[in-house]
Amino acid sequence: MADRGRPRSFDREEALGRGMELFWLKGFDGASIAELTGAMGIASPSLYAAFGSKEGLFREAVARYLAQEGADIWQAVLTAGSAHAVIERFLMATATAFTLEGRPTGCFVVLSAINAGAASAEVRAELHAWRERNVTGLTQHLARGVAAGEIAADTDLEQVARFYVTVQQGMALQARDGASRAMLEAIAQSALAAWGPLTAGKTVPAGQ
Amino acid sequence: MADRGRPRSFDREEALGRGMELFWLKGFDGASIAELTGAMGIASPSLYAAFGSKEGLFREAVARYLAQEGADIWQAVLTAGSAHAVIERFLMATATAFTLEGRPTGCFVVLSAINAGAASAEVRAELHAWRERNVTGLTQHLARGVAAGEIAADTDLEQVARFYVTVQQGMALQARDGASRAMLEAIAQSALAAWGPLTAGKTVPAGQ
DNA sequence: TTATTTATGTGTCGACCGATCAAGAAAGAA
DNA sequence: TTCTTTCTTGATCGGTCGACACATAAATAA
Repeated sequence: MADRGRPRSFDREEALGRGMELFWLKGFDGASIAELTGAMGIASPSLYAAFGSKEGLFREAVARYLAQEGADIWQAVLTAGSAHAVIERFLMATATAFTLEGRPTGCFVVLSAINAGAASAEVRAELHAWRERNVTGLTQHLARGVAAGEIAADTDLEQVARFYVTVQQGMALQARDGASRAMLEAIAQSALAAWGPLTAGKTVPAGQ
Repeated sequence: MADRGRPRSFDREEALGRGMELFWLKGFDGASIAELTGAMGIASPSLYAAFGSKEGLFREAVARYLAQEGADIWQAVLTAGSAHAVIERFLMATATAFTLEGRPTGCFVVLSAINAGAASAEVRAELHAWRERNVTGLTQHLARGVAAGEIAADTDLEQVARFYVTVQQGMALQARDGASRAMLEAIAQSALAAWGPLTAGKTVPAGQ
């Protein structure tokens, strides 16, 4: 990495942050180069010199999002003292992260490249993998709850994890539709009401 | 409506169906006029003569979707014999509708115009209203469950309804991510596990 | 037939898309 | 200073976007 030549006149990290927020708000296709350069305060050749392409910028935006908002959620999960608390913190931290002031609502990973054809197949596969990682991540935490006798041994952990990730994804859409943090927390509490039946064992969770 | 002049050479309803499926699959922005006319088997002037504009076609596609797939779900709900069955049929019919063979997965109303800037503000507001109507619709059905003594009187019905609609919207994303009907049904069953605690009254649903 | 009306196929409009080129500016290396 | 390297600015590339003009074809009305 040469340190010769004219130095960059803008803060790369800050520009990336602005770009991430625009992708977050409008999605990959919805954010045009003209809008991105406007939000980032640079001209397009500078964007291409620094990030290679629109897709390159988007990839870095994904990484940035995961390192920031994503880390907040999993950090909250890590300090949970029980399997139930893992799910509770996962959903509560989600409610907070999806309604931060001054940031787009909902989840970048869920909302920014939904429709086929948006972004490249590679990028969409990458985002898909990150969504699935939420399921595997929660499943691993739940496994410790089984070892601790907190969850019945015959519980389908991945199924439970997938249910709560599905609720989280629904919360992303609710947030994008204007739901407040309090509304998301109420949804989270409703989902947590299923915890007992879901983890109590053989007597199949039946509701009524 | 004049019946003079050269008659239309294509089936308007069938063309609308093809257009609806493309919007469903790729979203409003993602489906270009070129792709639409290709899928519909007509040239662009015919599209504009028959539907006015891309947005006009999209509006009719929304109506068509609601009248078809949407009606299937609410038809299933109408024949439910209890409030619990209302939610169960709502989610089970959703699992079926979101994974029909030969059709796009997930929900047109949820997936086709997510990001800001896609479609016009009017169309997005209209879709938003349809999503909210799911909440009010379920709430009304739940009210009968209270009258029947099936649901505790102090239950926040709209909250319960919103929770299950959130699950449904999460299922739309799971379906778009490749979830099978069986997987969606399992998610639905997990959500139904919350029914007892959610409707049992004062003793707040707490999970653990 | 002739006139009128409507739909179709071909071609194309201005606007915007993502991406670059070329020329000048600002740094270190010699 | 001069050379080399890198970034910035302004202009612009070919392609695609949604939408439409125009001429022609196919129907009814007179």
